Amino acid sequence: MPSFTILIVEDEDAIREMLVMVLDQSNFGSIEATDAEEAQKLLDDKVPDLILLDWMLPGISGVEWARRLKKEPVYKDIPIILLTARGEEEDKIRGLEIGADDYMTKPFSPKELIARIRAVLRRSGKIQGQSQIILGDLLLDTEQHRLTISDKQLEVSPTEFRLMQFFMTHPDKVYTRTQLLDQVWGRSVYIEERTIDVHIRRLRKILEEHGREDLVQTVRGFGYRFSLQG
Amino acid sequence: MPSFTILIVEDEDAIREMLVMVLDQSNFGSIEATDAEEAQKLLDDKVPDLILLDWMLPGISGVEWARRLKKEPVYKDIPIILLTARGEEEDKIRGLEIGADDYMTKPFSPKELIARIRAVLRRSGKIQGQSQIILGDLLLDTEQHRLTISDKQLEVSPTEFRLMQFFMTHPDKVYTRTQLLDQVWGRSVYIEERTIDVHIRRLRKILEEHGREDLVQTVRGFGYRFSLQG
DNA sequence: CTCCACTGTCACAAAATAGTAACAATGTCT
DNA sequence: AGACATTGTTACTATTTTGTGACAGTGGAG
Repeated sequence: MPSFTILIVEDEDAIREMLVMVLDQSNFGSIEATDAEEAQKLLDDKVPDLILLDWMLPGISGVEWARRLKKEPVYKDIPIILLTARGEEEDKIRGLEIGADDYMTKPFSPKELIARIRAVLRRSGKIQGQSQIILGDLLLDTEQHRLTISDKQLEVSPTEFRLMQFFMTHPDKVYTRTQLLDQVWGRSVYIEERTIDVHIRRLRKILEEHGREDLVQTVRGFGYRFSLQG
Repeated sequence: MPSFTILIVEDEDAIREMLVMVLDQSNFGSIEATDAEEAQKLLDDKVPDLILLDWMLPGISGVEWARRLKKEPVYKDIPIILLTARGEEEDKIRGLEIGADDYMTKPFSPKELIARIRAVLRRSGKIQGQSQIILGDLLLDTEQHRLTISDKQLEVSPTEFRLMQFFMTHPDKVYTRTQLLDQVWGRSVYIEERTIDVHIRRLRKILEEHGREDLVQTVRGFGYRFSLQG
């Protein structure tokens, strides 16, 4: 169900794994290559929606490969984000010159990375699809900011919407109240855990009014789970 | 439920955020500090289950702080994983000398990090392994917090779930009531041993309702055993 | 066979946890 | 400013979970 595929070209295992994980958590799919040759082969199979490209690569350098890509009509529209080590500032400029859409300096904050990926995808017009999360007959559209059950619209408050958004992107997994607060409200604010209960209750009420009883499930002693199957 | 709290002491924002995220995805809670002083304060509030400690810190160095901790009876048992930049090889040795339990070189693979954390936690106490434990047609999923027999869900209480979790990770072996109390309830609480019997009974009842009679076996004079073969 | 430690089962009370409604504070829109 | 929606908090209630004592059943040692 990850609707975007991102090609990671990075020779260092640790960083590549880290990237896969960060992407995965935001529901991006990924394919991996350790050098330009390998990456090139993967392109035959599937054209990714974005490329995360390490500047320093064994063999053909990242920038060199990017330059070639940008010349080929089939690939030239794939946005590229360059990954550079700290202190390679001048590379950024050259990188952007040859057509990279953004760059990130290692080590990077996961939030920032995701934000930049989203920004680049949006800029290149790819992101309309991603704004929709579909789960059974539930549809949550972040762009239109709408939540519908079989095309009937639900009236939810902002917080309920965010809660629903989190649930729908992380179904079938139990989250403690603390985790929900972190994820939906943000790490910085302090809010009573019991407040979650109240919001859950409000959400349930709305869902029930539309005939869905069992979507938000209580796991006593742990927290809550959102799942289509009871 | 053994949800763990990990104290991260790391001054670089990007790396700290990354750590928080990686931990979160594996259901570890985290508290954060940017230097030793701040970390020390956090200890007053809550003693974490493990500390991820950057070697290089502004003010008191990581190792220096670790050394002090290891001298204090209250804190000396908290396992510490040192984070070092590449090329600080000699630090590792010193770090392990002063009592760190493991070290990781930045940048690190999330899988490896989680694996090491698990390993250290396992070494220094108790922790359960993967999120899914499969035994015959039994499936226990800690992530979803679900227990199923051939896809039919069992309704178990938190304690029953933990008991089941322990049994399924330690099948075919007899455990005394004391051992079960230690493992499932925790070393600290004092509870009558006969209480186990009652919980066993409750568990058996639920299992029987789903047609499994012989899973939890009594070993007279010793304790209980969980096994698929009668 | 008889005794007795050991175990299974039940009922009850205490404790923990979650659901709910009401309220107050805050922000937003007209 | 006034009306309204939103949100967090609290107090109260309902429900579930848990520990314990009591008692009966069981099986093995002698």
